[in-house]
Amino acid sequence: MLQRRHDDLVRCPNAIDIRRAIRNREIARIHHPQINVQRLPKLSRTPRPRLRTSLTGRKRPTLPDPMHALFILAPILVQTAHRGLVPRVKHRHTKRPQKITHSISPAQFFLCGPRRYKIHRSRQVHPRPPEQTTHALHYTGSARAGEESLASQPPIHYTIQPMNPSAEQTPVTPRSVDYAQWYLDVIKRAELAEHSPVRGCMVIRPHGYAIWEKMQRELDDRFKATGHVNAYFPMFIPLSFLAREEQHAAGFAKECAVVTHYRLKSQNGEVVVDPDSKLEEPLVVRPTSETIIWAQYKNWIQSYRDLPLLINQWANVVRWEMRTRLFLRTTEFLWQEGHTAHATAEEAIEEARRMLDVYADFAENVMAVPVIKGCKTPGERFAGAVETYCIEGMMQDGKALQMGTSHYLGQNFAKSADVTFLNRQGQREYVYATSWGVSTRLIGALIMTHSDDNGLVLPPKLAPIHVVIVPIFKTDTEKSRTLEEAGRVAAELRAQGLTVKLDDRDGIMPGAKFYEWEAKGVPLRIEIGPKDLDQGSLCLVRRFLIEQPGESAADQRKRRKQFLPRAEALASVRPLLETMQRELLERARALRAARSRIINSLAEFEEFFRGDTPGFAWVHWAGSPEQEEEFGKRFETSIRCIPFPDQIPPAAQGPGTCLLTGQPSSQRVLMARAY
RNA sequence: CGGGACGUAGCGCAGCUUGGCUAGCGCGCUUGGUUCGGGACCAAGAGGUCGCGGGUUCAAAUCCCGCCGUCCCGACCA
Repeated sequence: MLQRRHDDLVRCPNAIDIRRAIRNREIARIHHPQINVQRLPKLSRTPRPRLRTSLTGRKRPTLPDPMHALFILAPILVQTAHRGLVPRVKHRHTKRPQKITHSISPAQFFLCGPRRYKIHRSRQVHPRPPEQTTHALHYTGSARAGEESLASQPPIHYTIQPMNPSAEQTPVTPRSVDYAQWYLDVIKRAELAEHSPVRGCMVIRPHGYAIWEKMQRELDDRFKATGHVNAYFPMFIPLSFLAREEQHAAGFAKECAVVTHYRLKSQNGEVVVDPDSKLEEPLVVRPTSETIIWAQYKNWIQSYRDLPLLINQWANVVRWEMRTRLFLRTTEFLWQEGHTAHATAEEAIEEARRMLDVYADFAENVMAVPVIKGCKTPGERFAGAVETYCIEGMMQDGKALQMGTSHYLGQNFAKSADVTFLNRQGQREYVYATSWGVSTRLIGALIMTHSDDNGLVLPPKLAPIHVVIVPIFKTDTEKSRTLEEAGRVAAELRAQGLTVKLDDRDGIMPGAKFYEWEAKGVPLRIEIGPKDLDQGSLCLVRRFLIEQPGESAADQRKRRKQFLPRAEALASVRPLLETMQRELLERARALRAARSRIINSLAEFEEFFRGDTPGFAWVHWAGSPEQEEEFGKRFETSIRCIPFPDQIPPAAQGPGTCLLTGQPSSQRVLMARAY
């Protein structure tokens, strides 16, 4: 038996799967309660003679390193385990396989169950300082006591890494460990986007873009339904245009990309900017399009009969941000910007409010993200706006995210672009304006509101794929039968207007497919295997459930899965999707409620935001803008909005006194940390 | 722009302190076989200007200098 083991090991000279290598000795079953501990000493003795001969015999130089490692470590493993030092160890979830930041004993890595590790001999002779061992654990062979043959040997260090990290290749860091990293991991695993070679810019991958397309469709339909039409304006804005509206220009001055030349040339084999091609007037890459659009509106508007002018454009814009995060804040992003012109202030304000309602409706009914509508404080107002309205959502970590804004611009842009009209009374008057926009940031909101430690969770209304079908089979005949049935099921679901993906890829285990589609947020999975063919059933698995307290991950997995008679299963897909859409909103509402507090004192405020579960604070505020800024810096919070009265929870209604100054305040505002 | 870290195969990383074997490992990829109801295994392969430039040396991924780039933490902002 030992010989066989030896041969096994030699055949894979570069890495050893310890569990496999010693599986037959039952060491791997140590963590099972029924293991007979009495057998362990015997087992632990077995490798020793081998070790000695290996080290002293002439075969030693050719002995594969990992094998060497195994035979040195095996006794330690067994002994440690035998002494009961580490009876049962669960693998702690780490970000990357190599980055095991906590100390792990040989017995730990050996016993950690489904994951395997390789031992890799390091050329390194000296131990590293502890802080440098974060990516790998080095273990000294000489640590083994009482082995004379090793005493004269120089210490040998081993790098211990998880083996077969296919399971961990792109793991999702749990939210509880590092929320920011979790967010990035979800994006990566779901293949939504990635960093591009250009700093601060992202590549939106097909799956991420498909979500954006769904959002576009929903929003565009709503814009059309409220009388808007689409148009397109150029990406380049002459510098002088931007400068026309003073506040606006000042607001964006620090984050503009500027085009100054229009030609390149070859110079000494290098491509360089041709200095002779300098533009007379630099062009600003639009950070937003008010100025260039209003320059055009001047030609389009003469009379009240031309109003209202209701135009939207889908475009990209560039804002040169210092720090960026995928989807939430990137240098270039995709968005939609509506720009409307009206004859009266009332009408324009009504338009701005109407579009905010459209956004809120979209957020809640399509994205399943509850939002609070309100006004921005003057300090947070859009540069050049008279009033900025916004919708604010709460992410799972309790931080607020501005998900859309709508501005009443008054006559500011009409004045700067000199856009006037003759009203019914024949008087010349400046036009009243609005603008409003939402961006790919919404995808960030979607991720941070619903997703979990398994990856993306999508509301069915925005899922590019509603149902994924995974066929399961052993033999060729089973394969053709299941695929045939899967094709039929797919066709029937498509006939219901659903988007269905049949994952018939070869050579990938069904389990791997399950994980992949879960990470991508597909709401429903149908498994079709031989059992189903025989019984006329289908296995329906939903992406998420409302968590029940005390429920384990395994229990939840079980509860997500149901075998149903074929017809019943097919009929239940649509209702199930609708249920899930509803439950996502409910769950998000419940989280927001749990993380919202009515706060009346400074001490309470401080305690709320110092604690583990900060969120939305409903407070009375009557401070000055300077106090607002200082207060915000002190607690890293900001006034997210001055909510519309109907947005304030009943218990928080009514006047009170400012928690900082004690001045009277007519209503509460929403304070939170924000993205 | 200030502080910190990093740059080695498509991805994740070892190797560098103390220069020298043919630059390795895992994943992924290719081919063949066995598998398949929660991340399969075996075998054989393909894949690298070690960020760029210069210097020291018989010899540089490793030491020195310069540059470029990326990420993180601040100031700024949606």
